[in-house]
Parts: sequence; C-alpha cells; structure tokens
Amino acid sequence: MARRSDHSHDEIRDMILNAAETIVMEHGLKGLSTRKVTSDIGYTVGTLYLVFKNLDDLVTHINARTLNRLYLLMTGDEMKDLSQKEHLFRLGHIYVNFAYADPHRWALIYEQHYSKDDAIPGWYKKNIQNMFTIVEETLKPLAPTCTDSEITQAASSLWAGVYGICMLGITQKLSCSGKEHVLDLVEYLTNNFLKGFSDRKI
Amino acid sequence: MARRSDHSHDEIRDMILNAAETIVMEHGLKGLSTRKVTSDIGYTVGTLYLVFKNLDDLVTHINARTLNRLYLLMTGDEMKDLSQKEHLFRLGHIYVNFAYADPHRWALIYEQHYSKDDAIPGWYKKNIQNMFTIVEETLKPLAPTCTDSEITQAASSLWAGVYGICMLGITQKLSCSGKEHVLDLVEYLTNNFLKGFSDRKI
DNA sequence: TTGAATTGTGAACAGTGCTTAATTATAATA
DNA sequence: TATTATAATTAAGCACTGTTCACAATTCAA
Repeated sequence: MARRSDHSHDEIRDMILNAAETIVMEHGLKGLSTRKVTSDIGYTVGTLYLVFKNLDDLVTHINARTLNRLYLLMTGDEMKDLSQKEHLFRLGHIYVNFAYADPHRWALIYEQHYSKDDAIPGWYKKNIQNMFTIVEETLKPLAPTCTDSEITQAASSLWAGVYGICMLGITQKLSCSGKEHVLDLVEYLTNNFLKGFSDRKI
Repeated sequence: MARRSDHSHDEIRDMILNAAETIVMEHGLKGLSTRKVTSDIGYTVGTLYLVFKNLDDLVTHINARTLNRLYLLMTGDEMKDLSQKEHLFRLGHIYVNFAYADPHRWALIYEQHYSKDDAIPGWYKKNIQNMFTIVEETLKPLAPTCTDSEITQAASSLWAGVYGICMLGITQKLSCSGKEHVLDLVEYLTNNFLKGFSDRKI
C-alpha cells in the first residue's frame, strides 16, 4: 500500500488523470469509477477526494486535457502555408480524425451534463471557446467585410455542425458511419457552407 | 400493493413509460432508476423486468416515443402549402423548438450509447432514419438533378449539423445558448448550406 | 374445491459516489 | 534519540444503483 512519501500531491493528480483516461479510452464513461481509478494506481477511494472535488471534477480535468491536445493539433506546424480554404478543411479533417482515434475520450467532452447548481467552471469554458476561436480566425480572411458578430455566428454554426456529424457518426446514428464517410460529410457541409458564406451580399 | 387484476400487461407497459418519461423530463437520465419508476406506479422493481429487457430497453422505447412525436410534428398539417425552401427552414424551426421544449427528453435520444455487443435494434434505427428521410424529401425538389446518394449525403450533413447546433446550445457549449440564438444559428447554417447546395455544378 | 398457471414481490448480490473516524508514516521538536 | 505534532491514507459505512430469482399471492380451469 502506498504511503505518503511515495508520491507527491501533484504526482498522484497526474497518476489519477492518466489512469482515468486509460479507463475511459477502453471502456468509456460507464467504466469509470472512483474505486477502479484509485485501485489501478495502488491507492484507495479517499485519496481521489483529496485531489479532486468529486468524479465530475475529475472528468472536467480529463476533458480539459483532451481539449488541449486537440487545440495543439489544430494550431500545429502543419497548419502553416495553407490557403485559408484549405486551412478550414484541414481543421475539419483534424477534428474528425481526433474523434475517431479515441471515440470514448473525445465523446466524454460532450457526455458531461452539468446541473444548474454546479455550473461549468469558467477556466473550462475558455478551453471550449478556444476551439471556436481558431475557426473564427480561419473564417475571417474568407469574408473580410464581415462583422465580428457574424464571424462568431458563422464559426459557431459551422463548427457545431461538424461536431454534430462527428457525434452521430461515432454513435452510429447515420446511414453510414465509417470514418471516411464522416470525413466526406464534413467536407460536404463545409464546402456548401463556404459557398453561401463567401458569396453573401450585405 | 398492486395485484395482477389491476392492470394488464400493456397497461403496465404504458404506465412505466409514462412514469419514466416524467422522471426524465424533470430530472434527466440521472434521475431515472428502476425503483423510482416502479414505485411511482405502485409496483416493485421485478415488474419492470417482466415488461422490459432492462433499463436500456426502457430508454430505447422512451426514445422511440420521442422520435415518433417529433416525426408527427415534422409531417403535420402546418407543413403543407410551403415553398420547398420554407419547408426546410420550418423543419429546423420545429426541431429546435422540440428540443428546447423538453431538453432532457430530447437529449435522452443521444445519451444512449450502445455497446458493441448490445446493438441498436433494427426497428429503432428506422425511427431515426425516418427523420433524415423527411429532410431528404424536402431537399430533393431543390436540386432535381441530384442523385439519390448525393441527396442522402446532403440531408445527413445538414441535419447532423442542425443536431449539433441544438445539442451544443442546450448543453451550454456555445458562446450564446438561448433558444433564439440557436434558432438563428440553424437558420444561418441552413441558408449558407442551401446556397452551396442549389448552386452546385455537376 | 383443488391444482396449475400466472403475476408480483422483496431480499440478495455486486456494484456505485462520497464521507469520515481511525490509523499509520513522516517531520519537527525537545 | 525519544516524543510529539502533522499530514497522508485507509477502511468501514451510508444510501444508492441494475438485475436476478425463489417465493408468495392471486386467478383460472378442471
């Protein structure tokens, strides 16, 4: 049994996050339990509550990690030297591939439903917002006369759309749910959307 | 305690579905438990398992009801005498209003994640497909030269997009999540999509 | 009226999130 | 070095969860 000298507070925090992530990747949210996580790292339940407020809090931190990973991919070096249109299509491509690479971990972001009392932490909301901001920045050059609020609207609707296709694909609610088909759908949506978006008259 | 003469098998089935629906509407999936449902109708747990395979099966049947209700709205009388474009916008309008009228009951459709062993029942898959079919039928006249498979692709991507906007709106993951704003986003997506869809050259 | 068939129960099992009194190991002090 | 104080960790316990199944209650048929 682990004693306190074995690991620092921060080490335990990381160990819990890693173990929890592994469980989620293999068995989804359903497989995630406080006892399973802590026994996997050689501790007992109580320890988890010294580090995280509760299981929901742990999930929030897993999701923050996931969002950060996705953010890094969406802003990586391979995104340089692309036309703005190509840039947008690449973003969709990255998103779908990310989701299909680890469906459980990706879906966890959207499986967490906060009750009214226990609101979404502000710092976490920013993590979500960051993704939309990338899309906004990509859309801006495609319609230079657009107001900021219309850019926000465009990014919101397009990216929520990309999410929707991805989610219905992964949860088998589309007529055809393979990754390649979902990639096609995202490209198709983006393409049609862009035509309307670029050609608009103010 | 209820005795067998009190209610027929089918009556109990309906009572369970009604009670479960009420719980879901008020407290979401988290509030739904076999004991709560059955005690609400004056029975005990065991009875539920005489009527439904398990809790997942019950949820599937709640969702089937929800999808049927939505289907009726999307094919109702008020849908007649509309231009094809108006028809499509009206579908989006109905969908968003339906989701916001009972967020928990609507979200339940997408909260159910089937494991690989326990696949989605075929009859239930048809219920999902029906919704996409309505969209397909509405899109067809807007691009008469389209192949069936492209119509399917268009309906899938657009409607999954509408779903995505709705879900992120209801779960507070958009910069602005009010119903009116979500309605705007759906209209915006549909509008831009349609421009690309109608103007396409084959 | 008796026996068979059906209907419903509720205890039991193994699990869940979370709390907390008690215990143990370390660090600081005398 | 021995003792005390502090912090880390445990393990038991609470009120739940889904699911099963031997049993009891009720109805129907003979």
